[in-house]
Amino acid sequence: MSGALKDAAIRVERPAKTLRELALDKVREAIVNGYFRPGDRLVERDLCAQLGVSRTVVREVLRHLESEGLVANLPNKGPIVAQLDIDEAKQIYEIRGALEGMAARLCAERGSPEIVAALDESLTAIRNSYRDHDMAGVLANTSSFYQTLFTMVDRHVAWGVVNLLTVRINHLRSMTIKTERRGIEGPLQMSKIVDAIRRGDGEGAQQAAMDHVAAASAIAEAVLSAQKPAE
Amino acid sequence: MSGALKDAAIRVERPAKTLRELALDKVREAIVNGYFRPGDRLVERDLCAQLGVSRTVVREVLRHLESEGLVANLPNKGPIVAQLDIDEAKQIYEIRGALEGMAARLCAERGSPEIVAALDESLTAIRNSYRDHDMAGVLANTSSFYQTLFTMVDRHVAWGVVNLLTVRINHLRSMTIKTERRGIEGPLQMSKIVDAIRRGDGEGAQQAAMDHVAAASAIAEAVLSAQKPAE
DNA sequence: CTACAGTATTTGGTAGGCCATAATACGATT
DNA sequence: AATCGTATTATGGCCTACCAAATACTGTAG
Repeated sequence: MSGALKDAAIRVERPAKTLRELALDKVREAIVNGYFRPGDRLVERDLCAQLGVSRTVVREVLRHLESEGLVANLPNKGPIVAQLDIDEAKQIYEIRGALEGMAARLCAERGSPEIVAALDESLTAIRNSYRDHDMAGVLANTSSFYQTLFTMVDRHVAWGVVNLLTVRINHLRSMTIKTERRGIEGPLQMSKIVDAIRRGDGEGAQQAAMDHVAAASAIAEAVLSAQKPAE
Repeated sequence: MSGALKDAAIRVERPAKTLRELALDKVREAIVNGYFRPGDRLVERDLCAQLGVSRTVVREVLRHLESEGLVANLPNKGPIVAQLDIDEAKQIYEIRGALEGMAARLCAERGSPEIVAALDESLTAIRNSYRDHDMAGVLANTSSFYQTLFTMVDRHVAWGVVNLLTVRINHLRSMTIKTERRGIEGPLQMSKIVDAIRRGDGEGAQQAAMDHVAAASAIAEAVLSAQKPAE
């Protein structure tokens, strides 16, 4: 191995995941996909049994999820799955709009063909997933669309923030994309972003990105307010 | 008590701070104000001794700070105080610009005199703190300026994000405000934000807010790049 | 002077226990 | 019967002690 060779290239992608991280992912997953419902109590000792780990680990996981905003801690009562109220969801969409708009503008101003190519690729993947009614695929590919938007201009911190906020509205996302017409309009709006980037129109790209999340926000609001009185 | 009466009004405000939260604040404080320096190892058992608490608590605190981005965890080596590289700092300033710009625009569009009054109050407090060379006061009042900017238009989530990011650059903040001329220019830029809000100019308010953090970012970059080679 | 073996340090994780508090059930008193 | 006080239970917060595995350190033999 000649010294200058980056060994990262061949590094064996060992799991190396600590037990804590495994447990964290499991619980977050369980919350996001609805196995634990908002308001459910998360009893430490029960989780220990269900996860097969010790209380130490469970507690650390709960703290972590608490700081992610996925669980809330009632004093003297313990942790529950955080409930997402409609106003908070709107705020999250608004923040995403601001940050994704910023990223889109930066991509447009950069004017690199690779960015456009990568975005186009994600976009067709999204269209294909819609065509196959593969909703998990839609979510994953949409996520990677935005990931390229941020990481192609080296905005990892902003991407982290968006990701952090997104988990909190994840079940909303899975409802909005199932909405009628979203399968056509969603990709259409995203292609407007790509078009603006392609022609180097920063302002237009920002606006298109903000429009897209605004639309998602509107759908989410409709879904949530239709759901709330039902319970 | 007639039913509609909000009982929150008379609720006895007991501290109820758990030991964990106290420890969390202490350690965060220690990192932010430089008692622990970037790159320092945070040995669990040492912290136990220094804080006078058990490993359980220390570990939860470390996990929490990890998710705040204040400590980094090297696998099998343990936690260290996160080092802030210059690029990350710039990204954080950029995000703040986007969010504070958004909040400023919303304030301007709201057009409520109370907002202007509250901001003016913070602004004179900042000026007074500068006059008295009370740098801690400058920081606190600047923070409350932005807090009103966000909370007056009910953007608590965005305020939370800004706060989260801000702790990571806190020692930078304390250096930038000490910079020559910052005592005049800082408040001047902030008064431009308030002026734009006063006359209902959303676009101008957004731009002024972004200009302000851009200036802070430039100073921070200068400070950081002057500091890095010195070490 | 180097290579290697052994030792100390430290994290990751487990087990179990103690105490304080909140809620619930239950029994006694008026 | 309604109310009050008490015992029980469930649970979180916190602690100690322990073990295994990885890493860093150290001293010795060749």
